[in-house]
Amino acid sequence: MTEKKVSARDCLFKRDEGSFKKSMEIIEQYCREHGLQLTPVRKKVFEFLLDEPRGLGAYKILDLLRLSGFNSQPPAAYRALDFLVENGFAHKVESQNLFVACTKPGSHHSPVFMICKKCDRVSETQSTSLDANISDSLRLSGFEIEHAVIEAEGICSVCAGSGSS
Amino acid sequence: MTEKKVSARDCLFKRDEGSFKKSMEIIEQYCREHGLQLTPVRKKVFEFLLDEPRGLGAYKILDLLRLSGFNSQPPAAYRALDFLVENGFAHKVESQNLFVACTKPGSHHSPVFMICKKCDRVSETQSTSLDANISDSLRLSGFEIEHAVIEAEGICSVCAGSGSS
DNA sequence: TTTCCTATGATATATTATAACATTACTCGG
DNA sequence: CCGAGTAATGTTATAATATATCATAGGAAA
Repeated sequence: MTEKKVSARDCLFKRDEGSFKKSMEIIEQYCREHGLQLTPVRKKVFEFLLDEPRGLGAYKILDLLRLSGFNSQPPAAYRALDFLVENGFAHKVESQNLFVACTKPGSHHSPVFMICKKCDRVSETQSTSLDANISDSLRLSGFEIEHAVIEAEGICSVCAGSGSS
Repeated sequence: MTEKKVSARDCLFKRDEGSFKKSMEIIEQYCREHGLQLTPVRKKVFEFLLDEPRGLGAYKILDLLRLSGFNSQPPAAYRALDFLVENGFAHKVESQNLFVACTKPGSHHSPVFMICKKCDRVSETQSTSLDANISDSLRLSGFEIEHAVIEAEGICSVCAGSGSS
C-alpha cells in the first residue's frame, strides 16, 4: 500500500503564494460581510487545509493546532471544521474522513472530488454541469436532492502521465 | 432531529418475499460458480442487509449476529462485510457509515445512492447513464476513475408525497 | 499425515466523532 | 460601570467506527 504511493515528501507541495493569499482574503472578506467570526483557531485550521492538497484528518489538524501553540482538545478541531464546512470554506471528503479547503470558498455547493490513489491529492472540480446532471437524473425519479456527495477515486493526470505505474 | 423523521417502526418494512429470496439465490449461485464460500456468518449478514432498507452499521450487524447466536466480535462483522462488498453483494454508504445490500448483486459497479433524510431509506439507482456521465466528465480532465462514490441526500418521493413536511 | 490455505476466534487498540458542562469574552441595554 | 445574553472555547469523558495481531479450526491437496 505504501509502496504503491509516492512519498508524502514527493507529493506535498505548497500552493503558489498568490492562490493561498487569495483564498484567505476571500474568506476574511466573506466573514466580515456576513458577520462571521474568523477566530484564530478557525483561521489557523483553514491555513492548514490550504497548505495540504491531500486533505487533513481531524486529529492531524488537532496535532497541527497543538504545534502552533493552541493546546486544543478534539472538540476544538471539530468545531473549527464545522464552522468552515457550514460556511462553505471547506469540505469533508466522506470516503476518506478528510477535510479539504474549498476551491470556491463561500459559494455553497455540492463539491465533486477526484482522489488520486497514488499521490493522495484531492482535487475539487468546477463541474457544475456534472452536479446539475446528477440532480436532474435523480429528480426524474422523484428524489429531491439537498446535498450530493460525489467522490471519484482513481489516478490523477499527473500520476498517470509519470508512467511509474 | 428525531422529530423530523418518521419512526423506525413506520419506516421499517420487509421486501416482498420474492425479491428477498431472489437476491439470496443470486448470490448463492454466484458463489458456487466463482468458488466463493458463502459461510453462515456471511449469509446471515447478507440476510440482515436484505431485511433493512435503511442500511445497517457494522456494530448493529454485530448485535444482530449475537442475537442469532454467533457470539461474534467486531472483526467478524467487518470481515463478513468486506467479503460482501468485495464481491459486489453489498455496498458501503460512505457518508453514513452504513452498509446496504446491493440491488444488482455480483455485478461490479459504482453505485448511486439516494438517502432520504425523513425515512432514512437508502435506495440504489440503476442509473448506469449517470455513472457513465460522471466517468466521462472526469476523464475529460485527465482523471482515470477506478471507483466513484455518489450519494445524494434529500427527500424521497414517498416522503415528499406524504406532505408531512 | 502433513502441509497449506481460508475462515474464524479472541484480545487489544487505533481512529474518528460527539455529549455535556464549565469558563471566557464580547456586546448591548440599562 | 453592571449584568444579562450570546458565541466561542476549554475540559473531561465517552461513544462510534474500524483495524492490527496472533491463535485456532477445518477442509483440500500433496
